[in-house]
Amino acid sequence: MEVNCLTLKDLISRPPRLDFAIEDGENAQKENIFVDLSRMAPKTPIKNEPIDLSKQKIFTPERNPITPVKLVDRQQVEPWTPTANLKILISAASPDIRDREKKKELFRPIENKDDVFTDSMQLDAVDDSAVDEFEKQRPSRKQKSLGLLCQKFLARYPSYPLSTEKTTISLDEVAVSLGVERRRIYDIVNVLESLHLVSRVAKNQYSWHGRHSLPKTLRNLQRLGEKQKYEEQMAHLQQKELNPIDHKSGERRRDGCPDSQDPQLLDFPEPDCPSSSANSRKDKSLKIMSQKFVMLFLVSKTKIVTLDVAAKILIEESQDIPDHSKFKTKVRRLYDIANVLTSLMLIKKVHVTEDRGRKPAFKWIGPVDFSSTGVYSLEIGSLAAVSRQKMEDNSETVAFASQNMMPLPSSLDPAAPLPSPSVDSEYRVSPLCHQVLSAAQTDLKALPAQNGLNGQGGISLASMALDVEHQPQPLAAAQPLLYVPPAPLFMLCGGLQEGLSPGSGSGSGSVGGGSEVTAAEQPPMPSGQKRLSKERRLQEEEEEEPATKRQCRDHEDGPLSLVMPKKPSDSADIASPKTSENRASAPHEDTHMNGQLSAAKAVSGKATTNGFVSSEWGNPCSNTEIEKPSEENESTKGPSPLQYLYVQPPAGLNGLSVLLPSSQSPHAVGLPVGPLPSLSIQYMVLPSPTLSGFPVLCSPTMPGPVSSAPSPLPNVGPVNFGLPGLGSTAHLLIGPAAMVNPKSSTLPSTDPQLQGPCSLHLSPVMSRSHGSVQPGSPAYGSLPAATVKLQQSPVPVTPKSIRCTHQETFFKTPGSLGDPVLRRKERNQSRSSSSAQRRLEISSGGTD
DNA sequence: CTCTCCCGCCACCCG
DNA sequence: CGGGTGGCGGGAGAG
Repeated sequence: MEVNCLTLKDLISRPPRLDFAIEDGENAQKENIFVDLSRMAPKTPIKNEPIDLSKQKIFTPERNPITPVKLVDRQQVEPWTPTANLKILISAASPDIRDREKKKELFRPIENKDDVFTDSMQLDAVDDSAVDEFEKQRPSRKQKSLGLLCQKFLARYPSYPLSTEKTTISLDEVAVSLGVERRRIYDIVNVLESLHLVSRVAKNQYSWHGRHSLPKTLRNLQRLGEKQKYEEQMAHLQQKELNPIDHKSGERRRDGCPDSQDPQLLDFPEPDCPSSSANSRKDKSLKIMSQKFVMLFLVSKTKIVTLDVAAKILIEESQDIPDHSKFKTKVRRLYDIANVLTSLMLIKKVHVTEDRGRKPAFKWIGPVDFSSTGVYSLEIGSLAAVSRQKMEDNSETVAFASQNMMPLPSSLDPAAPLPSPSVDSEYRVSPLCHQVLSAAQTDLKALPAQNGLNGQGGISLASMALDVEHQPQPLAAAQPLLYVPPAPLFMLCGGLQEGLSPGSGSGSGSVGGGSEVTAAEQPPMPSGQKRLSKERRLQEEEEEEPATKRQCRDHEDGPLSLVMPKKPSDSADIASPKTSENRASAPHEDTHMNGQLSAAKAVSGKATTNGFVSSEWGNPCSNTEIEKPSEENESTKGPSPLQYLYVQPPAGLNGLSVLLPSSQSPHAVGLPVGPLPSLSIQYMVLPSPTLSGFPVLCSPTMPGPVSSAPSPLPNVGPVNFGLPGLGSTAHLLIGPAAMVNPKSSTLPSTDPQLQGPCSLHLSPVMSRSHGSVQPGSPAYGSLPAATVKLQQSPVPVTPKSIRCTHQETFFKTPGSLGDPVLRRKERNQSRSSSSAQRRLEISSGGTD
């Protein structure tokens, strides 16, 4: 006892530690670090103990007077290997992760910090209460969240391990290194196993397969989901909700499938997983639930699944008698699963707004198309969005979320004018919308997408971008989906249109998009938007905060952005794929922050000057890449005429908007539009904010098909893109004027793509991060310029080469982005090489 | 208050 | 039987 007392005193007296605790910020790192060391040393490795410091605390002091820390908390301290620690740190370092943790804090340059930071927090608990408080606060629940934990877990392994090398995962080891109980790891592993990302090898051992087979797995799940008629079930349930009247019908699940099926799921042939066999036990739940949950998304037209519907379906399947009591439990489990899926960037949180209120839901942002092919198509049409305008009441908004998350808004800058905050965030769907959507969807279905996912192109993009799937997922291209434009779009629209609808918005905005738009224009966003943003947690949990991060991510991803070659017509398909690849690649490259940063900076300089948005990206890109110098940014040059279509941003890109050159567009170019929405288009990705400045036009473009007519939206711009129209969907065009392209214009003809991309650049992140740019940078606001130009010439460029694998990871580092695209192309190669890419850092860690 | 979801008890099973 | 797994739900953090 005494000892303890003494200890405490000592502690108190000792400045150092206290300080730590106290300080957070920057120092924190050091401190943290410091702390850790100390802890570690003294302590023995704890095993897992994660958190209970309490006990230890006491002791600790005794032992170490000096360092009271307890480590315990640290997550685990895990002494075992220094490496482990590094890994952890690395993980933490990953942008994503960080973001979460800090979210708001800007980036911290150092990644480690975060971890440290966290740790420290925990640690402190140790000592003093004061400290404790301190710590406690921060770490908080979020730090312990399954999503974050999952990200850390994922950061340890490459998304796409080289050839099949298999990495074995020791649950104990992971638990230790992540500082959590093994129980938590089970939760993660079970979900991953359901998607075949890992398989159980032996007792405590799992083998890591990575995402290589994910498309296949998803395809299988989709198929199963179709068999089971989940779609119908969902529809019924939704209807019920809407119209209680019908209820009953809904319930019955599909006929065909027996419950048993579930098990099957697991079985899919999975390449990798051998182990499957093992499922011993029951494969109950979590795995199966996870698969079913994923299936719901895959079969859903909207790609949005509300938890209550999912829970109901699961309950029905598993039990004959729907037991209400189970509902709550199911929902809990779904959250667990959703956290993991979110970490995988397969889904993101959104809210569906119904008449009655919001409902928690998740939107699929993963690859839409699993087809091997890979072409991605953008679905521009999809944009259809709904009119968001007033969603208010009914809100039409629909909002499906865009798939991707966009990053946020503001990410770039906080200041950013537009906050785009809302952007990503959530989307709400109104019931009405649903209906509408449904209808639309239906139509859409017709579209070719194999997989069905119709998802929004954006999504696909996103996915691509992100990484995830390396595989090219082809988006469903043609399919137009409806989707709501991401906020950014709206923004654009808004800006352009401004007048248009924005107003509406509100909330509605359908959420996302709408709001954004609005936001852009109007500062005020609807609360909803805010929420939205918040909500999304996933990406990193926090969506917002991390905006920066996100951006980063985006960027990275962003790179992907886009540029697609457009091909004039339809080639889209073909082309598209490429494009997509390109994008993907881009991201990869960048990955690295450093580079990016520098680039960014450079860029920023340039860009910034203008303030355009472009700066962010654009510059970077330019710099980096390709670009040619010539250009100028802003002014784009020639291209002025260019028009761009706005596409919702891919998931990875937060905050970035994707523009397709309209040039291609029929009008402009006269391209033929292809009949579908094809996509092959080049596109640029811009920070959303940037867009806002531009005028928006709607055109049918791409989708060609329609020639001119397009859709709907025109004017409305932001607001609605009619669903209906969707198919063809209108596209928004951005007025050339506005746009600028920085370099792009310059770009040599080479690839348009490149150019495009270049222009796009996304680098923003970096810049921002640096501060150079900063958020808010004027640029955006400024004008229009930003845009890139992509020029598009008609040429389609194909990126052929591009392939990218992008893998990426989500976790990418922040920076990257910008250039990515361009570079990417060129550099892709390199990138590829570095598979690690994504996580660079991580890789290190991860690799292991 | 509601939404999330962490935490860990304790049952199930395998070896 | 012991220990790995993992269902399950209380209860609390966050908003």
